[in-house]
Amino acid sequence: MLAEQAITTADKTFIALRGDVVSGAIAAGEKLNEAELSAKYKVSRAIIRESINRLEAANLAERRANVGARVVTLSPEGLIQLYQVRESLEGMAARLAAKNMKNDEIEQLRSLLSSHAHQIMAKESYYQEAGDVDFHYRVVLGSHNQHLISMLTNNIYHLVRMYRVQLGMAGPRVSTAFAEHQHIVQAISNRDEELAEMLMRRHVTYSMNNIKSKLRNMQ
Amino acid sequence: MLAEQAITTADKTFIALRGDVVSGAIAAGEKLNEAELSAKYKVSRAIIRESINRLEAANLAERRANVGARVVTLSPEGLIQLYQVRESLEGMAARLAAKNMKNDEIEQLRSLLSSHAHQIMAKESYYQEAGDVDFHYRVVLGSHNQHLISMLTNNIYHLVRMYRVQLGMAGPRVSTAFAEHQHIVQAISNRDEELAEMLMRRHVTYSMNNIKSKLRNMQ
DNA sequence: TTTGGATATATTGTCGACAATATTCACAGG
DNA sequence: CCTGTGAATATTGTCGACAATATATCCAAA
Repeated sequence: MLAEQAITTADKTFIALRGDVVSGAIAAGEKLNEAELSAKYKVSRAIIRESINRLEAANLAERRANVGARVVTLSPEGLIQLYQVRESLEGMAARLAAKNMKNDEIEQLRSLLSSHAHQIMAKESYYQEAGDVDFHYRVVLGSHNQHLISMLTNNIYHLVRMYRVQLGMAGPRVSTAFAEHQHIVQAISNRDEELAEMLMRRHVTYSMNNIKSKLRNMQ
Repeated sequence: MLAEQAITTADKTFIALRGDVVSGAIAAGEKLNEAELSAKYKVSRAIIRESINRLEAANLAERRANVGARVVTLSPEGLIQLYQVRESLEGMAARLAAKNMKNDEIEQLRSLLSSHAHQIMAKESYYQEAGDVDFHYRVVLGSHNQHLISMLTNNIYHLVRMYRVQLGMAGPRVSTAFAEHQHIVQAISNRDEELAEMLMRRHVTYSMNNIKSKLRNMQ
């Protein structure tokens, strides 16, 4: 995972606030009172305002003029729409990765997968979600497309994580997902753009269907 | 086109600043000095800072901590990457439009196209780019996917427009693009998601190739 | 002349106060 | 008891000032 280096206190505050939102420490739908947060994080209101603006840009909060901001409310419909965008963008990322990744990048991706294989066999299951994140992140970087990278890492992924954390579903369907990862890497390695995109899109779709069925079982 | 209703002065300032950046009144690569802009737009630096932050979120400016922000620099490579994202997102939008648009929405889209046909026959060529924007915008709205709509209208389209305006290429390849629009609407009307996505992706790709060839001819 | 460092300047980052708007509460009239 | 109106309160929007950082300038030493 990328180590975001926070330079200014505004950066640090934003990252802290985003963490609290994603983890649910600040609940979905909750009001973001500027004075309150200012006291909580021990920074001025200006910093809090900037952080809230960035939350809004990341689709994690919604602000109404002269009224205030709230953490976004999670819904099954929102999850579906999010995964539709993710399918589209990550599909393109896989296509571009097949086109643009250097051979040594692909080699690193392979070794990442094999280390995951060992972890799975050793039943170190707590590493699974991190592994999944790592894999997708590596492919997205492999696209060498700055817009794609920025959209996925700064927006989509945090929102995806907020859904997963708050709906209480960690690291699902490990073994099948792992096989899908292998097929994707194979397509990238073969420079088969068409197949890489198709496999990634299906992989994302399967993942969404898995979450949807879990949602149904919870009710 | 959506009438963005600016409530606060920060909103108005952001929209004005964004307009100046997209139109080239503030040149690509130019430094965004906060004090200067504060005087120019007659608002406090806080407002300017917020506007610059929003420009950055819209990928129209880049900020470095303690150094300042600059308007993004346009490059052929950047244009290509932008259109790759656009292809991906608008393709998905067309697919979802085929799935989700109401019958009366489709009817409105049809009548929009026929009015364009009349304008083209009447050689009202200055309406062409606006027409193209209208069409794409309508399809994106038809996806009924808030994330897609937000990403395209708040980010991608302004950047696309900046490229077009600053590279001096207005409303290209009208007649062929119009035929492509018709085919897309037909696919949406037939509820053929697969075809709608494919046609839109090709349409965007053709459009990019057209721009690229113009770029080559200019040098 | 060039280079290195210290000082001066310019620019961004952060803060607290005031203004404008929205919300809440009390009270009067029906 | 309900409803509407106006005052009181809370919250967001905007501003100018000060602090921290980066950049430019100048001078001295090689």
